[in-house]
Amino acid sequence: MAYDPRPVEPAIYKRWLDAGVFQPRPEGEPYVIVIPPPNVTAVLHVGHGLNNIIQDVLIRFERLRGRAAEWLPGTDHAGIATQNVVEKQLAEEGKTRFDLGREAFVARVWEFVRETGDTILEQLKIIGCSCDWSRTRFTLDPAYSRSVREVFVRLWDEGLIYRGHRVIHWCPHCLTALSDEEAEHHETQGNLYHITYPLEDGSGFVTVATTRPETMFGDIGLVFNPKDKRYRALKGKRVQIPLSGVAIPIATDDAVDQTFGTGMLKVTPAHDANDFDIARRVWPASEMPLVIRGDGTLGEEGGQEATAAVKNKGGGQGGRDRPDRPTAVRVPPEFVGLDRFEARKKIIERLKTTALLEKVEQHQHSVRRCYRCDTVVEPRLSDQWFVKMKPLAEPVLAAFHRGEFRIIPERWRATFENWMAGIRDWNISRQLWWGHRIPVFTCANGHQWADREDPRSCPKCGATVEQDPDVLDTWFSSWLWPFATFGWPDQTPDLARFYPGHTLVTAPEILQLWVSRMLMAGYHFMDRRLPFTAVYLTGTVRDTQHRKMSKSLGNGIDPRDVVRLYGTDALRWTLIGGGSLGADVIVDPNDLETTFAPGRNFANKLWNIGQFVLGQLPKSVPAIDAVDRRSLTLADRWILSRAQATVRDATAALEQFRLDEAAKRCFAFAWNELADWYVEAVKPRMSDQGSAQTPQAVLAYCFDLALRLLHPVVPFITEELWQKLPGRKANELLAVSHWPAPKPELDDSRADQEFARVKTVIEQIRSIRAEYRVSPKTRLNATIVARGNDRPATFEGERDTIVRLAQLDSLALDGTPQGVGAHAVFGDGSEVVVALEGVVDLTHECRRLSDEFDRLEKQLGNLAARLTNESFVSRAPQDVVAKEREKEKAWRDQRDVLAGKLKSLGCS
RNA sequence: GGGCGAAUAGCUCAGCGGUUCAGAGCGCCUGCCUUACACGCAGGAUGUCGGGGGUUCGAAUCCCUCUUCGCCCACCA
Repeated sequence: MAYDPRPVEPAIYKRWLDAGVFQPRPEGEPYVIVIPPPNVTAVLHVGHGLNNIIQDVLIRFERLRGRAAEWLPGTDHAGIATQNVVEKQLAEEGKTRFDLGREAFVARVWEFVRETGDTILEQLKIIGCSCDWSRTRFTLDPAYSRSVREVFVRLWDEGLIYRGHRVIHWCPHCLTALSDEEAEHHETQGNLYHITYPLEDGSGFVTVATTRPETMFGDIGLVFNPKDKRYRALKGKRVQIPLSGVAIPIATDDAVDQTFGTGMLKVTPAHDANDFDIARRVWPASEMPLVIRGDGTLGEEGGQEATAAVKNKGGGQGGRDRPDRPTAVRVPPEFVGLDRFEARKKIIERLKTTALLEKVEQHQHSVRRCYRCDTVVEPRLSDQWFVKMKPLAEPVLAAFHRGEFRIIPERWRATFENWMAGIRDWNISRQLWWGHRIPVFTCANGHQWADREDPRSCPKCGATVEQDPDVLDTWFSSWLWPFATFGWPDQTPDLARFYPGHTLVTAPEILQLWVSRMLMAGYHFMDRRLPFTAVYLTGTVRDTQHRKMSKSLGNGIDPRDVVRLYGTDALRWTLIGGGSLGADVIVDPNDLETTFAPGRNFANKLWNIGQFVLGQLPKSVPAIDAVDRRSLTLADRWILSRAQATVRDATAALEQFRLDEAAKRCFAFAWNELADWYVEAVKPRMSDQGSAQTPQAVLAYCFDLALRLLHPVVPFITEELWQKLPGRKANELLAVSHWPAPKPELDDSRADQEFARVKTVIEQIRSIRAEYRVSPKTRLNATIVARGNDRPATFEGERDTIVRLAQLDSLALDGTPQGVGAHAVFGDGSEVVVALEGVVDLTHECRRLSDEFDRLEKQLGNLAARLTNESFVSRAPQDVVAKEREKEKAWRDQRDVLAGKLKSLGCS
């Protein structure tokens, strides 16, 4: 009967919840992971699943090892992203957020967020996550908001927050500023337009190359490199901006690259960060006209030409409190109100008709887009709140170099270091409604301060106060996650116990956005204690075209669908086994069967091993330590030895975050070693009352061990089976049991070798049977001729195993094979001969043996060449040489035996 | 423009400082419903380890280079 996970998994999860095993034990050394809080924008897909399952494997592993495991769950309010989703919903109803007003809109978002938030947490449960649900947090919880505000005020008091007037990334769709990290680079095929500016004195023309002609009305001058001889005569002259006729000066600046375009650069300080810097150097007194409004249309902000839509949307927030209004109208009326890309087209058309467009070249360049809505970001001069980052970053970088935390895989080190070393100030204000309101207050008399409480009046002059309308960047709350979740700034018992934490598991794309900032916040606010010691950056789940799994691409897989079809354990198995350390996992959304069948198959196998084991074990089974060692057979000693190796390998792999390796090793133990060989070998002993005790104890021990080792990866089926093993106390749960320790007294390298020989004999006989197409029902007679290190006694102990698994009638040990047979040589020239009177075709047998002989001869030739090579013998490590010598001897013996065989059979 | 990663069986990937290392799972072929399992058992086939060069006694594994793909960073007007 096939295993059906559907009834099992929910029941098991409920048992864990009821028993409270996900809450950290009251005693013991803590092990803490804080979840990267999923955005409440949408339900999870399998890509998110990978991160969380990895965390669950680690937390379950440490929980089994006896640590007080705390995995803190929660969700992120995800400012822009969430506001976007709700605004989209409103748009479908034909409304905008301005129709609702701030308060009603925020209420509406809360409604949405409660729903998706719950679904997300539900999904985490379905994929088996053993989070401490009693400590679930949300970044907009009142307590959490208090932490955010505290941090803001402290940074303000320390002088690390300032109002900056500069060119920032503005999203015309989201109508907010973005940080550098939120404006993503995209390589784009664009055009380089060569535009001719007439000299004011009519003495000629100057050509300028630009990718963004629509910004030209905001030009305040042209600059060229002072070393550029071509333009020397133009310095100090003036040109007219085409189509508007506004006259602007020509000057020089070192920043201009002579080789790019025409070597003449138009300076648009309000719409280009680079131009802004140049303008401040070259024309410090000049105004910096904004010619593209907040909503992406051309025109002066707030001017009479502003469209109704812009007025409605309050698109002017970005430049709110600095009157950098140009005195003259710069944008010609025919372009006012046009979207910037429309305007670009129209400007180019008009330039063509006025013969002021010299040429258009194709030009590949990088365009920044909003990381939330993919709209091309508009660089825009504006006033925003910034955090000075250098003082925060420097000590963390130093701590990194001191080894206070590590990044896994190591290849991300450089990315982290480069970013931290070149860090720029962080724009934290967003012109949104959904988020933490910025706690900056300004009174009617211009006093300005940050406050922990909302003031009624100005503490200095008593005047009325107004709070900054903007909200904080969503990451300004997430960066406090490792300690705000535990109650900071209060010195709570939780904070004392669970900070600092240990491992952070997340996606590499938020290394800068989130991870580095958490490190900085931790160091700065938590007394120089970093929030974790290891950052494990996982791979990404992608489809077969290597595209990131995402809702918008339609290649997202809902984990709930996989669970319904194959079970949670199967899902986890595939994701954990599918990618090695930090590597991407490729899954095919169109072929879930191929993707998840291996996990399902393995769970089924485990289940059936369980059925067998449980069918064999009496109510009470002695512990392995209580078994008389003298009663152990070779097979017993072998599997016990393999078990020890498995414990060591699996533990080491998990400690190094090699989850796939741990899973594969345990798989091999359970399936290939325990099920394929030990269970098969041990069957007859189990039914014999007199001898059953020892194999029962061994079987119980090994199966229990396998379940424990596999539990972190496939927690449900292992718990279910473990519950059924003999000797379970009431309410005992595998999830909070203990991780196996290796028992060195059960290591047995001799058993490893000897049982390997037994397996070889069986495999050779099976192979011969298949080769000669002998029906499995036909019992055969075989003889082993032991030579070299092999002793008949080795096989004597497992004679019955060989007879049964090779489907023999009789097995002679160390006899002389009679009659016609098929031969196989192994070990140090030992032989197994299968009597096949009437079946063996002499020519066929000769070919088999001579093929084998040739193969050996060739290998031996290579080996001999190596061993007679003086430099190899002298330069290679001694133990390597010794091993090669041993190998050579064994092969030579095999070859000699084969040669004898060929001769005696009369093969040519 | 800078940096990083990947390229190994039909597919998805292991191979973690070098000499039975050419592997796993899925797929494929042959034979089996052998009293836990056909989501299974047994036996097989399949790769000049992306191209080229180098270091070495020896390279899928180290170095250089090229090609293809992907990712990250960057004030390329």
